[in-house]
Amino acid sequence: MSKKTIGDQELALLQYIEEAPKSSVAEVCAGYGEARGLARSTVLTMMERLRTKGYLVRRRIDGSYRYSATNGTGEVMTGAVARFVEKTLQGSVSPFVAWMSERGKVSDSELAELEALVDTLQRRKDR
Amino acid sequence: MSKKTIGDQELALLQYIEEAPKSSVAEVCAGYGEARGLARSTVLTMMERLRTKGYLVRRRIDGSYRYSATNGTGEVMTGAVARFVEKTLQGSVSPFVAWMSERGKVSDSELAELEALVDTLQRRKDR
DNA sequence: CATGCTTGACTACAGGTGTCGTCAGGCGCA
DNA sequence: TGCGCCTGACGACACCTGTAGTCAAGCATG
Repeated sequence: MSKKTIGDQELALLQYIEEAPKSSVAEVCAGYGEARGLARSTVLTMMERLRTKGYLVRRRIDGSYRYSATNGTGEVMTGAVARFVEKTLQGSVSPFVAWMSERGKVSDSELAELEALVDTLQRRKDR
Repeated sequence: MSKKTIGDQELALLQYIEEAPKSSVAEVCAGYGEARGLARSTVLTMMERLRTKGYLVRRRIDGSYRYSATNGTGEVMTGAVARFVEKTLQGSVSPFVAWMSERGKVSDSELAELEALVDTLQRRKDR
């Protein structure tokens, strides 16, 4: 399946759309592009690229298109994380941990996720 | 201070040099470049770029240069992580967690780091 | 001294990404 | 019906990165 690469901004946009499916270009522009000072064409171009890369699908509804992320989005995310850690961090998780710890804010849910993670890993190791 | 960007490969190389300071180009080529099939010129170019970006320093010793990472390297790492999470992951740590949990191997030390992290965060939150 | 390997500096180049400007087609409203 | 505005499709560009070839200076050796 599509083994194309994906850039940071593209990934961010993809994530945005995943969280707000069935968005029109105008909505994405307003909600995503405007917040970072991007021109409409920029957003449009990126969405189009994501679409040709197979990460987005669109359907014509009521005259204009509505975009949604394909279900493979989750894998794309973790894939990106994997690449980042393996390639950039040489497979070491330490920098990540360092950052987390150094960064002040952590939401409860994030903390919970982390706890669950540690739990899972511990269990897996014991076995 | 140098706010220049840095690519993945460059970051990886920087990390490599940080772990093996005072390396000559020849050594880095042998130890890093050769392992990934990079030409000598490639490694050299990257090291030079890293140097102009201020991430590496070199000293002429015994005729040839010896390179070392500047002390800011750690910050560069966590900085990269920060950018990645904030910009690419929209600040959500979930994909990271998902990846770690899904990835089989976790070394004991990594697990320990994570435990410590959770611990720290919990404590910080309680306060 | 002539030759040859080692080391560095320069130059080059292609592909990916981020960013836009512009153009053409539709649709609704005076 | 004519005029504007909204929507998409293209084409364009600059910059960064990854990757490499080549050239000149230095030093050691026959």
